[in-house]
Formats: sequence, structure tokens, C-alpha cells
Amino acid sequence: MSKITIHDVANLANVSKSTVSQYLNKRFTYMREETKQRIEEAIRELNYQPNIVARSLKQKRTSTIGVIVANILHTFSTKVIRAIEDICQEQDVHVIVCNADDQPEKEKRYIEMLQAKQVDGLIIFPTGGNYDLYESMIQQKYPIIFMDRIVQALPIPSFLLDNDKAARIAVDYFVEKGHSHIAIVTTSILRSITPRVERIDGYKRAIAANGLTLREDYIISRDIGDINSHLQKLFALTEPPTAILAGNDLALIEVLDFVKGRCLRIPQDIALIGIDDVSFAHIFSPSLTTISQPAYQMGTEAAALLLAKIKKTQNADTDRLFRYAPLLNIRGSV
Amino acid sequence: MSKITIHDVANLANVSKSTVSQYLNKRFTYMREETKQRIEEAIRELNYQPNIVARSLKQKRTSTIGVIVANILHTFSTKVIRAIEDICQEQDVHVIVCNADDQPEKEKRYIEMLQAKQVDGLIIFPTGGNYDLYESMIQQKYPIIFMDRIVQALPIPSFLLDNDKAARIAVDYFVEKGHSHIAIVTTSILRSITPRVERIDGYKRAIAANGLTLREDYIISRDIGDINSHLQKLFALTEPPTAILAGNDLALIEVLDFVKGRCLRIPQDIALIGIDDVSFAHIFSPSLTTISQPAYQMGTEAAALLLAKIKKTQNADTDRLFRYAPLLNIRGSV
DNA sequence: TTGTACGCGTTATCAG
DNA sequence: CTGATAACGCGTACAA
Repeated sequence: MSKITIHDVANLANVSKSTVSQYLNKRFTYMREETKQRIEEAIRELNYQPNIVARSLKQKRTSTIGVIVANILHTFSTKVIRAIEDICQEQDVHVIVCNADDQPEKEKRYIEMLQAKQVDGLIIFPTGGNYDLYESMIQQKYPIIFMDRIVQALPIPSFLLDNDKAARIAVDYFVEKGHSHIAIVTTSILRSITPRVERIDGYKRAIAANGLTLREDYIISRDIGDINSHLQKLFALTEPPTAILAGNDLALIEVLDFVKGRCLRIPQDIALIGIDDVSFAHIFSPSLTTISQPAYQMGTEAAALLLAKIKKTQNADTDRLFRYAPLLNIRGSV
Repeated sequence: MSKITIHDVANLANVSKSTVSQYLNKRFTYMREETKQRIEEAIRELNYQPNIVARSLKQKRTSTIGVIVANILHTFSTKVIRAIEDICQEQDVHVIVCNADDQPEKEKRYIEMLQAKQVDGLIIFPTGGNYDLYESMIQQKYPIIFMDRIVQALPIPSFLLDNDKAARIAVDYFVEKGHSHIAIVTTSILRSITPRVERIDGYKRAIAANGLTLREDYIISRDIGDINSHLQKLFALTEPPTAILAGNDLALIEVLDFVKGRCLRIPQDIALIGIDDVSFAHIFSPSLTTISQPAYQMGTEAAALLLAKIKKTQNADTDRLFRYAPLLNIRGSV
């Protein structure tokens, strides 16, 4: 392994450790050209790589941030992660990604591990189950940002889709296309997960705003594995829906699976809109109308804000809610 | 931030730093029960978290490994990453994932960053462009493992699909279903990327083994963006193929896009097999016949071997090639 | 330019 | 037997 230290370089170049350190940090103010060259030569000869761990210990920062996603299976998560990585890479910051699998205990464990590892800040898709922990991080003034979900009453900057609007756009578009029996399917809402709750609320409001009657039996909010059986029930109603809004990509796949099993035609028998874009939306037959989140933008802006907070260059008003506009991608499933 | 150090704990518990350290490392050999409890109490009271950076500096290991994938857009990469993370998490090892975007320079930069960060080992999907660097790591006895691709003549354990067999299975299955005009489409082969080269070679051998004539114009190997136009040419031939083997998931999506644009029916007009499973294979109409890699298994075994190498518990014969059997998932596209 | 204290745990050595 | 003292690892910062 790279056992050569700054000491070896100093010896070979016949200077002191500190001089080499100066060189590495480009503090050339009082350094002779010749010294510089000797050091440079020595570094190349030994193929020296500075030990970042030692540097971190002294500087008390690691140039690393942590990202804890609630569930990495969502395309939204992966897109946001890529965006965060792109921004961080530009600034030579490393990213450690952890997947909490929607389990608060796992999330807690990761937060503690990452803090012990002295990462400089955290972007969290909060499970919502670690209120105390979030609070203690705020007290420590530890830089954090929430993504996709909010935790009520915590002064942490949060980046979310305008979920209400997303649901409204979908419902309005269904109505415009002549539908009046519109259902919504989301993954389980038991732990009050922000996007699901807000999308269902938005759906309800939009139904009302369009003068339709709200039917509780048109609202399915279940664990992924239970969605199929509830869709069966939905279509056993005397008046099954003619349109379904899928609350996220995973729910959409469940719906498509059901639709296929039942040999329903899209959009003649059932119209579909999915929130979140999916990789196969355009090659599906018919192509799938979706509502997409500006995931890349959300990720870059969240990362930029976190890095600013870490560098303490942020202005005071940063602990607020950032809402992003959803985008309707009209294709062929409505 | 967690400004409380082992020192604070020692003070509160009225013992010395070293005693606390002993406690943390479970070296209880000579420790009174009462002392233990005082320390435990102090740790809880202060909510003390040991500074992993300081520990790493001393121990010369970081309990972190790096993964550098050539291209994170492949589902294969993401599945392998998840597997690696699962294994590492069990052993409290962190994973830093980097995406080289198929650029050797990026790969080089990441390797150097990760080594400077003192990660204990590396799993690399090699771009193949950094032969010298790979060699120097071998000399340093730095623990590395290659995934998905091999770099000729380097004694580094490598985990790959049996690509030859994958292609053979596909061709044989096409032939069994009555096809004799079989094409293959892969992403660009310019930099001799192992799976693509091997899959094309396997395809050629399988074509010959089945007594079919090998046609160079049935082999497309181009950058993602150029595949569509070459498919146009393929279908402008007087004898276009009746079956296509897509070399990976991204190529498959290109083919599906083309097929849809041309309104070809699957499998009547064109039969399809894709290597790599895709999330939508079963909900597509028709469902897509694929050849999958045991990605999860490959990831877990690679991670396990790397961790063993790091702990130096590996037996000598580890720098070898691990080949995995492909699996044909018969669905409806042939 | 250089000497040296420092950061924060780990570990070998030493004293009670 | 129990726990303290001190050196160490590697780079940084500041005084000299």
C-alpha cells in the first residue's frame, strides 16, 4: 500500500515536512523555485499520495457527505443521487450512499455511522422515525437537508415536488379526456410518508374541484405486495374506475402488471398516469403518460445548498421548503 | 458536531483515556465490573461517538471499500452494487460508489482519490484504460477485484458471466423456434469491452455450430446513439433478420424503440432476446424473453472475496476467473 | 523555511 | 490484577 509519507518526500527533497505540506497546499509565498522543483521531483519519484485520513483528522472535515435514501428502488432516488454526485464531484467531495430500506432503525444506524465517520453533512430522505435524532443534529448545527419528505416542524431545508399540483394535473387531464371515475393507487401510507399523503390529499381536492364525487373505495394505499389483490377488489366494484393515477413508479408497475393479467386495453378500458418517469415509458405500447419530477434539478440544488451550508457561505434563510413543479408528459395511456 | 472525545468520557467516568479505549474495544480482561459500568454510563450520558477518522489513522484501515463502475446506467451495475452493499453492511464496512462513465481518465482519478482516502480495497468494473495503474496496485498488494470485465494477463480475481454460453443459449433458442436469420446488437466494441466482445464471439460460434451462415451485416456494435440508424440499415437489407439478440439492457431499449417506431410485431415480425433482465420484462406486451446474470450472487461473492483478501484470510488460489452461468427466462418475445 | 504542538484514538509499557 | 502514562500515526498550522 502507499506507505510513503510526507516524511519520505521531505527526506528525499532535503526539506522539512512542513515545506512539503506548504507545497501541497500551494502556499508558495516564500518558496524558492528550486525547492519547489526538488519537492515536485521527489513526489513523482516516490509516487507519493497524501494521506487524506490524516488530513481529515487535523482539519476536522472529510470532504465527504452522506446520502441516506429511504428506498433506493425508486427511480427518483437514483436520479437524485446521480445529481448529487455530479455536483459533489465538481468540488472534490465524496459521497457515501446508504439505503435505509424504509426502516427507521437502519436509518438511525446509518446516521450514527456517518457521523462517526465525520462526514461533513447529510442529505436524507427521512423515514420520519427518528425525530429525536434529527433534532439533536439540528442542535449540533450539523448540516442536513431533507429530500422528498418533510418532518413536521423541523427547521431543515427540504426539497419536494409540489405533490398537490402533481395530483391535480393528473386528475384535470383525466377529466379533460372525459373520465369521471378516477382512482388513485399508492404504496402504503401507514407511516404518513409525505409524497403519498400529499398526493392523495391533492387527488381528493382535485376530485372535488372538478365536481366529481369522492369515493373512498377508489383510493388504494397499500404495501407493494398487497396492491394487486386490492386492485382485484377495485375492479369487482359495480362501477370500476376508468382511469388510475399511480402514485409512484413502483405502484405503476403493479398496476401495469394487473392490467396485463386482466387483459385490459390501455387507454380504452383503463387510462393511466404515473407519477415519476420510468425508463420504459416511451417504448411501452401504448407509451405511458407520466408526471415527472425535476429530479436532477432537485438533486443538484440540494447538493449545492448542503455544500454551501458546510462552507458556511449560506445566507440565513435556508431552512425552508423548496417546492418543484411537476411536469406532465403526454403520451398515449390516457 | 460530535465534539465530545474519548477524553471527555474518561473525565466523566474518572478513568484514563486508555481505559475507555479498552472498554470500546471490548478488552475486558482486566477491568472491574464497576469501572465498566461507569464508562458505559458516561458514554450514554454524553452520547459519545468515537471518531472513526482518528481510529483509521492509527489502525491504517478505514473499514471502507470503493466500487468503481464503468457505467452505472446498466441494471447489472446497480444490482451488483446492492449486493456488495448488503454484504459489507453485515460487516460494518462502508462502500463508496463511483461512476467512471466509461472514461479511463475518470477511473484513474477515482482510483487515486480512493487510495488517498485509504479505502481498504477496490471492486472495479475496469474501463481497461489504466493498465499501468492496475499493475502498480498489484505490486503494492492492494486488494482489488474486477467485475464484469477482464484485463488480460493481470492476476486479479475477476467475476464474469459466461458470456459465450449466454450467446449460445440465445442463438440455440432462436434456432429451436425456427429462426435462421439472427442478428446481434451491442453497444460499441471499440475499446474491446469484455462482455460485448465475448458475446459477439459466442454469437458467431453459436451461429456456426447451428450450421447457419455468419453474416457480418447482422452484427451491429455501435454507440447507443448510433444504434437506431444502423437498425434502419439492417432492416433495409433484402433479407432482414427475423430475430435479434440484444447484448445488454441499454441495447435492448434501443431495439424496442426501433421496433415500436417501425410498428413491428413481436415475435411475429421480429423475435427478441435481451441479455440482462430489465424491470419491465414481465409487464411488456409481449413479455420479454431475457437471459439474466446472477448479478446478486456475483456481487455478494465478489464482496466476500474482497473482504477476505483485506483480512488476509484468503487462500492462495484467489486470483482467478469466476464464471457464472446465464439463465434463460422464457417469456413471450420469441 | 523549519521546528513543534496539535488532533484523537490505539497500544505497549509501566506503576500502584 | 487494574489502570495510567506516553509514544505513535500523518498531515497542518503557527511561531520562530
